[in-house]
Amino acid sequence: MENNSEKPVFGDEEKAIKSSCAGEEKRVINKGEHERQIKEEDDNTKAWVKKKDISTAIKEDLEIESTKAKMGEVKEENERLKLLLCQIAKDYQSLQTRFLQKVEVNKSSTLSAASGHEENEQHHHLISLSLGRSSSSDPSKMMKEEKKFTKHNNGGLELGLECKFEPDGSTTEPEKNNNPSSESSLGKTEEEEPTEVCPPSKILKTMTSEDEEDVSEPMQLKKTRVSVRTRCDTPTMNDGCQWRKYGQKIAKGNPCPRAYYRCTLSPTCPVRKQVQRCAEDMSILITTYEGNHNHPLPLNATAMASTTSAAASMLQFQSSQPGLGTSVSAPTASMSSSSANYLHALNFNFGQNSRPYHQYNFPNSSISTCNSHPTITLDLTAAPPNNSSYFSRFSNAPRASLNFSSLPSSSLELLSNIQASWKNSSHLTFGAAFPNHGPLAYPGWQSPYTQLTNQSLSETITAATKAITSNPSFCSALAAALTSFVGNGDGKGNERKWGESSLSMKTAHQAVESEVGYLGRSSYMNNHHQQQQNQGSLLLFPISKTASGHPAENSNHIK
DNA sequence: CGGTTTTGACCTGCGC
DNA sequence: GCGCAGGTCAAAACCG
Repeated sequence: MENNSEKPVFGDEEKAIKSSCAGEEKRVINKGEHERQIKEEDDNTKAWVKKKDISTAIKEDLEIESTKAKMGEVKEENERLKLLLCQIAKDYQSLQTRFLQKVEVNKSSTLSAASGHEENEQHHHLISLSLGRSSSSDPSKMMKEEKKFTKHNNGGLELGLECKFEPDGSTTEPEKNNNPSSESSLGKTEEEEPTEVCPPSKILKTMTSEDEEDVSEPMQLKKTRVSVRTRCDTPTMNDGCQWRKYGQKIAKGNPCPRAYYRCTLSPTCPVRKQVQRCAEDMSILITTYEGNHNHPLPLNATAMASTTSAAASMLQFQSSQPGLGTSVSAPTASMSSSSANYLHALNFNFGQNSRPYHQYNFPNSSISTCNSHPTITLDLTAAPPNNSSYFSRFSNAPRASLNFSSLPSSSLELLSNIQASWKNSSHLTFGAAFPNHGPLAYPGWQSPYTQLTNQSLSETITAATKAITSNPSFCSALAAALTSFVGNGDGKGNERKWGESSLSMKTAHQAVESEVGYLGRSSYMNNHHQQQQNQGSLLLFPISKTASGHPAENSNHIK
């Protein structure tokens, strides 16, 4: 089989070559034919190339044609858009003209109301037009509005919210809002807080100040209330604020008198609270807050303020929803995710990485908007539903739903991870205390953080600590919340409870401080001071990383 | 003495 | 319009 050359596997050309090898004479005879064949092949190749050129040219022509067609379509669309834009510009100019005329006409008498409405109307149009090419007769104004829009469109929903909560169309605050953090929420946008001491309290503006309680403001926003149910033996719950009692009434259906308090931290503070014992269970104290503080708050007052503000925001959202506005009474944990997201954006503006809000906010709460006093009730007395609530592990009453709603999503996720780690760590227990009421959700009281031998847990906590401590507002909120809750007692006796509280706080503090050292000692010591002033009994041990400051030792000491 | 609490009077909104 | 209930006022009392 080596003589493959004899096999007829070759083409004509090869055959010719083979035959040319047959002999001289044959070779001479076939030479001309061979040349002819080569020439033919050459011609064939040329023809093929020519054919190819033609087909390519045809293809290109087709492409050009289709491109031309597309361009034609685009041109047509462009023309349509131009026409649309012209129409919009015309509309805008006519509206502006009408507005200016109206303003001039109403200048003397009904200036404020009319201009408010018209300005508001104009704002809407300006914002709409800012989406397109500037066709305004006042380009600078357009640019200004466009800036407003872009600034506040980061959160997605803020534009709409802005419209919602500016019924009088008065000064839109967005340009004050240069803080890109979570404080750049709607509440912050609208609130005119003099300082930055209490970011959480800026979450919502409902009745921020007397001035802002304009008659044009919807009644619902004025009357928004947040009711907090807690187990408390003291006449009032220590929420960190200073209150002055200005009245007391026997309310119908409850033998216990209702006390009326107003905030005395600022003479103009519009915040009121009502305190009443539950008729069914005298150990339950119902504290109802109304309004938002218009002044800086003590650190230990921020927790309740932020909680009530966020709850009020939720309530306002519920009330603003078609179909939910008249009567809603349901556990907020079952809020629709859209509601949750809305609220989320409304309050905290976390960005797109957010988790569903309802997973960790306001367990055991209910909403009632059936009267002129829409009220959201945060029940801190009963166990939360056995769901993904953040502190669902804390099985012992009282139940305090610390509101971490001002956390960035990263922190929330990390906290969630911590909780998961806790669940997997059998030797961890929780023991911060409400005085007289046993353990409250807080890590590490019986097991100091030094026992966190589990590597992943340690890493998680490290990461969480960093995330937490990188957020000053969370630090203060957490510290305040803990201080507030822990300091909630009668200030007499029950030394052990106080010690537990202090210990727990210290442990937590150490856990944080040891990692980053941000949650400064001063915060707690300030709280300590304030708590002592308020109650005269809260004991906070000096924070120390030495052995003498070891939580376990303190634990023994107290016991 | 200044701030807070008490308490009866007064105001206001709502339903009938 | 009337009565009721919730809410506020303000003078007196109280307290540190």
